[in-house]
Amino acid sequence: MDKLAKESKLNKAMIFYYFKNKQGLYEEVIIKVLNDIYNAVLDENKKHSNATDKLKGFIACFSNYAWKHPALSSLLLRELSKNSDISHTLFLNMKKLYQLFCDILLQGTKDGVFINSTDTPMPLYFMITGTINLMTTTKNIRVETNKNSDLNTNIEFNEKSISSYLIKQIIPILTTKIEDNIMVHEYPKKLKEI
Amino acid sequence: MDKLAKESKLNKAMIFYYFKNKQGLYEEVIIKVLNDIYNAVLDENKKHSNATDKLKGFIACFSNYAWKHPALSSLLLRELSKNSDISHTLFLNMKKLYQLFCDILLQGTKDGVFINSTDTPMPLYFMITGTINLMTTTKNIRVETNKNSDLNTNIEFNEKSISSYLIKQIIPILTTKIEDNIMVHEYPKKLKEI
Amino acid sequence: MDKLAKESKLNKAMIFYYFKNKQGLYEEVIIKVLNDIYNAVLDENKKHSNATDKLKGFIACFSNYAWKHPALSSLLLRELSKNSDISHTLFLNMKKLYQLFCDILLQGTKDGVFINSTDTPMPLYFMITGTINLMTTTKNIRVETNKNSDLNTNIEFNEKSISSYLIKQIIPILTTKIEDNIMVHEYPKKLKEI
Amino acid sequence: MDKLAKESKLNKAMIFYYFKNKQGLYEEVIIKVLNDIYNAVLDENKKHSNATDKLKGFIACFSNYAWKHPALSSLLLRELSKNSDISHTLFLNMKKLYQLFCDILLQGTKDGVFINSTDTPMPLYFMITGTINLMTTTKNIRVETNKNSDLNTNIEFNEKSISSYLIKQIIPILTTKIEDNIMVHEYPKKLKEI
DNA sequence: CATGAATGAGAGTTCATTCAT
DNA sequence: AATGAATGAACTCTCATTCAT
Repeated sequence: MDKLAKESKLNKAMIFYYFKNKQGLYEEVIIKVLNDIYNAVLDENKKHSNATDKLKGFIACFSNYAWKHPALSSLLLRELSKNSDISHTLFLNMKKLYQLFCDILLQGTKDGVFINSTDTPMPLYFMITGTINLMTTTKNIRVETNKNSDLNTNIEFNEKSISSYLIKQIIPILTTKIEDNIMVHEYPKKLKEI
Repeated sequence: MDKLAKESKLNKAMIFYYFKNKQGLYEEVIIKVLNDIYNAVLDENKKHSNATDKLKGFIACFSNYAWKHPALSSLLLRELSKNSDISHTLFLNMKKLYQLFCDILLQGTKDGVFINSTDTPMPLYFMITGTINLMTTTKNIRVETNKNSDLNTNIEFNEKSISSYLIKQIIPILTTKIEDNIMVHEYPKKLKEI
Repeated sequence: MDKLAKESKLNKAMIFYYFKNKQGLYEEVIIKVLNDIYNAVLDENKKHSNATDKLKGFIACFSNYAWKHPALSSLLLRELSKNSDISHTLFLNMKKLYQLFCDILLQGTKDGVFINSTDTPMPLYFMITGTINLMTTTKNIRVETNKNSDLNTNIEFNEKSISSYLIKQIIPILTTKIEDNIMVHEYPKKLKEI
Repeated sequence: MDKLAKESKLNKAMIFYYFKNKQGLYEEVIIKVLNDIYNAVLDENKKHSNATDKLKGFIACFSNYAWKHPALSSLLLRELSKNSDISHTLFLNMKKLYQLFCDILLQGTKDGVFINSTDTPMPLYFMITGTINLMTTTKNIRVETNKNSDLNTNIEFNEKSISSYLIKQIIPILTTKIEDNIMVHEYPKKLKEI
């Protein structure tokens, strides 16, 4: 709060006057930021009529926004990784975005374009947003790691490659008829007991 | 540290006697936990010879471990979401696990089973582990959210459903020949300027 | 810092609010105290025109100040006896006082009153200030020692006797023509090897 | 104590076993060190019969020892600058050395060689030992100060120059008949009230 | 004698928050 | 609305000392 006051050239007490406490300030920031991204995604959404384009827009838009505001990705991951009260508030504010995502899936199903996975929106949502957020926040670390080892950490990725990568992977999941003979792996009993 | 000392019924100074730093303690915990999961995954890996089974094993094993130790998921996400030094240490320790993942992909390519996406291991890795971690840490929040709204947050998911879901989505990505006519979405210029 | 806060009836955090560091507080105190003594000596200095009187004034003034603020003598000796950074800061602040001392010697040489030792100001400075500081800080110990033995620790000395003693010894050093046939003592070889 | 144990490759508890506590260890070190210097000075003393040579030997010997063991000078100054119990112990151990110094003065008076100042042994003792100790401990600082300013801090001084300087200044004080018309400086009333 | 483990008391410092004006 | 001063509770860490073996 001291830093914040100094940087904003406001008196520290004033911040408390406006936001009651640190948590309050934090939540307002989260709400503001989530609202921004929601509006960006919503704007994009309105430009399209069919579900596939809407989904592509969602991914591109989210990726774009995250890459421009890496602090957001960081914040989202951090908050989702706690079990405290604040993350609940966050989750409620995330609802709108998630709702929008669900609606796209629903439309796709209704239109007959999406034939798979529409009853599992949550993991799909996390596959998309999680990957974007993680690729974004680890940008520096991945570069660093790449220097010191011969591991491919895909340092060439930027907001465009991320979104195009995800679009390429996610759309088929929803649209392609896949045979169900892909056996789910059963891990051995021993492991289960651990 | 006070709490930790009280809970372990040790004198606070004792923790510093063993671990020198709070950071030191933290890092030792991370290394231990990452080693555990690495060994579990490695054991599973040895049981299979073909890449597809190895990958299935990887996913199942990771999911299983994460679900049993939700604190690990939380820790991984939190650390990856910072840019500080500690996350670098973590990343170095994560390398072994990521290396193993890359090796599976490599084998799959050599064997001709994986025909796609093996040059982008990083986002694929995050798609898998990110989804598992996020589904794990948000367990409680998802239940809570589900109570207060009619959103489907897939509260029925457990470690098995997570892994089977991912296996069903990821394997095709690697093995199915997809047409490249899926157009990547181009977001409008206006957005770019933000 | 706890004691200091209690004595000043301030909250401990308040001291850090004003001085940021323990070191910072310490240095401010040193600077303040050195400034005080410097100003006292400077005022006295301005009252005289010839070097001898200026030097007498210097000695009298320093002795007077030290005796009234024995903590200063203590602090000066303690700081000069370390090799750390803080003593460097102190030394830089002492410079002004030492400079003034050097200027007096210089003037004396120019005027032809001081005919000796003006090229060795440092040991002369320490002979004066060191003796004053040591006589001041050992006041109590000397009295105590005197009680328990028949050693003469000159317990009758006060600020006046110290300064008059020093004046009586130092001025001749600078002004009297001494024969150089006083042989410097050569300690035996054995000792050298230790 | 931790460092000490590590450096001496002894167990920390053993140091407490031998020396009871930190203070005890400290005092033993002081006593040992003071004994060493006392013996060195005493040995030198025995080699001479007349007071002047004895005094020269005292100065040369002390200076030599201090310059070789700068930690001693540091310790002596630090201890003399406190008012606590330990410095009293130190002072008692310093007594032997001071006693020896007083004896030299006494002999000089008896023999008719020292005609001044033998009734003020304490400030004379401090003039000698204080200057040696201060020149010794400030060696590094003086060099440093000399670099950054054009003040003459006599960085060329070593143990020999210190002792020869002191011998040249102190012997005349004791042996030369000086006229008492050197007026002691009277500082103005104003200052007294501060 | 010797050791590793343990401890209590305190040190310096930070930080969200509130008070007085 | 705005500010500088003030506070309490916590935090990380140190250090002389002792205990059990």
